[in-house]
Amino acid sequence: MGLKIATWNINSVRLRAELVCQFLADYQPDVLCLQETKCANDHFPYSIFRDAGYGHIEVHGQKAYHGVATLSRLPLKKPQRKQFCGKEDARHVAVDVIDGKRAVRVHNFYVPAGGDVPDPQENEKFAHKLQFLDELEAFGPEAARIDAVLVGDLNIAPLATDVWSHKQLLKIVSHTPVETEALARVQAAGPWVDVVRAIILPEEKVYSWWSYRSRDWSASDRGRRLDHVWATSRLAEMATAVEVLRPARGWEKPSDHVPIIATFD
DNA sequence: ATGACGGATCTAATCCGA
Repeated sequence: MGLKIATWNINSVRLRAELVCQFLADYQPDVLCLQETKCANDHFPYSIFRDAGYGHIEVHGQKAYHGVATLSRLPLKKPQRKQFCGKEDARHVAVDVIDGKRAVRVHNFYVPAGGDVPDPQENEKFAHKLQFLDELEAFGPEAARIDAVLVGDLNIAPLATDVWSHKQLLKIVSHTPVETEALARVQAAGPWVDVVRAIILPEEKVYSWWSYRSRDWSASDRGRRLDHVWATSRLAEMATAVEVLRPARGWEKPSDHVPIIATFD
């Protein structure tokens, strides 16, 4: 059967471990890539996920900030934790997912948010984000030599239809031309196919994140598509379904991001 | 258009997210 891969910025894995289990039970992905786990490796709630049937786990965490983890009900091999920008800030973990006879490399990323001011001279965090994207561009061709999926919170909404107002967000970090152009270079370098947009027409608005700071996130609907599923072309051609789980933003004590699930048959 | 929020941390006020 198909391979189901999900990605979700969970905004604290310890706080929402039960919510993750509910998601796993209801949607049955084979692999779930989490970002912003916000906990050190020795505090990761391994046993909760093992008990839920996801016994193959690779984490790359640190205390309080960032952190990624990949959970799987299929065996995992060749874990890799790559450092970017010379920092040990836990923004990447990769694994081989062993699905019968085939192996699929899954890269799980949490790209820096970039702060408020979209100017690398004025804002160190924005400079870090751009440098991270440059290093990701350089890493892509190596990662994409084999069948691979690249998922995660890339913190950039590339298309006009990936934000609630293209015009009003052009100077807002996550949708500035310098970022969307850098992301396009990363994508071209792999090359990677944007699996979500291969299934959902680019004309259609799609968001995966809504700020906590609105009274009514659904009514105002000021979202952005910051979370992504990319794949190498051979795999992307096998993608049969994509679900961006908008209702998850309305779950009790939600993350500000929703899961995205892609199925490869 | 920042923000009326929310999470983590040396539990109180501060940093961070995007």
